Amino acid sequence: MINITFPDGKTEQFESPVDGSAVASSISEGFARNCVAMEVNSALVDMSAQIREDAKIRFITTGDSEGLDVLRHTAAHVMAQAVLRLYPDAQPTIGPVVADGFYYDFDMEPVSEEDFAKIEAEMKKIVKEKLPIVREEVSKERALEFYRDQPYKRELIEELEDGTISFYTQGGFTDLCRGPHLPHTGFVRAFKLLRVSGAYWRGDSNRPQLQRIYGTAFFDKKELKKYLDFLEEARKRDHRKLGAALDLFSFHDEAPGMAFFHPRGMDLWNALLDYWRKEHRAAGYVETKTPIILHRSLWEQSGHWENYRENMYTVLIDETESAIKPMNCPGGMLLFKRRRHSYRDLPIRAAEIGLVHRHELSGVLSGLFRVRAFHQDDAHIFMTPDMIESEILGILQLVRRMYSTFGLGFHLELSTRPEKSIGTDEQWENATGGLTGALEAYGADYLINEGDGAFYGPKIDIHIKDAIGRTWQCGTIQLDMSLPERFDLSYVGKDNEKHRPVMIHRVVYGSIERFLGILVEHFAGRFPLWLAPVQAVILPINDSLVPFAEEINARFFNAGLRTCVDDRTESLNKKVREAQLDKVPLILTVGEKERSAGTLAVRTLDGAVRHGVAIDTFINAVCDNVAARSLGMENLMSL
RNA sequence: GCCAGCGUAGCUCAGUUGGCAGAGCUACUGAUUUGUAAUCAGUUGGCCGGGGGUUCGAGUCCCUCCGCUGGCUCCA
Repeated sequence: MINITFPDGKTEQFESPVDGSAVASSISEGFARNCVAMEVNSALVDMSAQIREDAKIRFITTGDSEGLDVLRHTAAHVMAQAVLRLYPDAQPTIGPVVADGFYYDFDMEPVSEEDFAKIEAEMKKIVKEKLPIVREEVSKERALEFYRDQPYKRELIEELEDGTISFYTQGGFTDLCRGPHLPHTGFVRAFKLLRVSGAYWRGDSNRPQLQRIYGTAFFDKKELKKYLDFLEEARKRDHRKLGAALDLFSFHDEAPGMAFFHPRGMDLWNALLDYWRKEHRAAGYVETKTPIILHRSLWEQSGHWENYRENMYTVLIDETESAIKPMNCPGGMLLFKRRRHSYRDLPIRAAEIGLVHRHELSGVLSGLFRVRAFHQDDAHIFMTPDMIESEILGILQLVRRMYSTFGLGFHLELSTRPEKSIGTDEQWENATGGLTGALEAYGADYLINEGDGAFYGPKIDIHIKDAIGRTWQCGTIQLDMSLPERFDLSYVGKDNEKHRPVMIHRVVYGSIERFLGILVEHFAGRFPLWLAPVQAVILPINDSLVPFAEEINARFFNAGLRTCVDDRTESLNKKVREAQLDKVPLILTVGEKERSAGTLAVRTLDGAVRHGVAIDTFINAVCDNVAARSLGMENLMSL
């Protein structure tokens, strides 16, 4: 007899050996049907695994996140089986679970999305067949023999220890796999193939390119639909589509990966930077600006020529080689060095909206998210070592204040010393200690990415979460122990001796282009008033009311607001429709009633109209809303 | 850069087995003077992404270049 302990602490006795299904059935048959795997002494295994001695067991059901991973892994196998039925010459390689689904890589003829219907139909058959999924432990020798004609699988097996190798078989399909898997294929009811792509074997561009087929799966068709709806919502918010529709920016073949900003896009840009400058001045920053073309010698001194050359654009001027800056720091170094500094000057917080160019691979360019030219809201902070903690804390507080203005949540990740790095143990301890000290003082939870820091110092990355739950890394705080050395930076201490300052690079928006794109998607183009390129459009009901509309427009203009009059001789319906499509937050109609009463009819994007709003009161309220950089328009709704 | 898909009017798209380039919106002109999501009529608008080839004939087939889209980190 063996004792099995459940998560609630209860213990049951069973005849040894017993498998998971039998144990689950002893609780209830209904429960057992929802069990997809189990955790035995903290190892995830199949329901069919035999238990031979006392153990702690936790069942994984269709409701657990581990269960979803198991399902998706099995879905990958079902897809592989379907692909092999349809393309007998395809060689399966690997098929892992990823964040929102799964993929499987095959060495096979190219497939396209048009083939999905066929593959999905075959998958449905396999699901309907409810094939039992059977695990088998095999020797390395047998595994290699089984895959004698499949070099990819053989390569994987070669790297495994004998005695730890397992196969999973469902119907006629057997795959090398660690597992665990669902008891049978019938669980894979709600799935969808999403896209195909080329992917290099083991991510190495020198090795063969495989066909990667992505899909996703859920236990429940409703969950699948929810996910597909989310993809659709993201598609609707696509900043490239909205950017064109709202006339914010465009791209042209003559400058791939470099955005052209339109007047409305610049209104948005300037609103973002006005706010940025206000916060940075308040936080004790000074603003600087450095050239974008600098001599090769500077890049050699900074180390970029050696380490970042392939991403840099170069240019020959008067027979001197120069590079267009991919980063602002070397220029910032020159500014720091232009005179001697006392410890009394520190910290120096030198910000720069720096235009940088980076030669990204043509295939990775994507709207404003991945470009070849962009502006960083950079800053270099020079300080004494004992200021690290308070300076980092200051940045974290600045970041929190600024992101919350946009209604963006965020989380922090600390990256520590990588294997290849410069600097002494003591320097790293001091630097990393400063960062963790600041994080503790800041008081929020953070993740640690061990060994993920830059070679020149540890960093904190700030990941924001947008309105539909996607995360983006924007802000970063990087401590740099390399550049102060390379540029021999110093300040004079209390002791009248030269000392090496500590330097950090940091950004809040990151790339202003990219941040703007994220905001377009976050707000779905419906910007809060303070950001909206056109804050209000005034619609005269007929031509005779145009002068009155112009008069009101002038009052908005004098109050510092961005408004315009739609004086075309079009129907009111059409003007309203177009203003709605332009996502202008306030649509103000004026007719005879408004002229005689000195009021406005205020329509908001939800379609609601409030009549008889007094003009002066309204303008004041709009100004208040903009000055407060409110996310909503509550103060206007109560007028 | 590599793989796959795509590129037709300013925008959204149609265009059959290769046989005279189309629609709606936009813009422009005229009429209409409009009370909260498209008033009506007319007129413009095209090197079918660029170049080369096959063919009596190419938007359509082939080659090549450019650009765009999805991927190329997640490890049996």
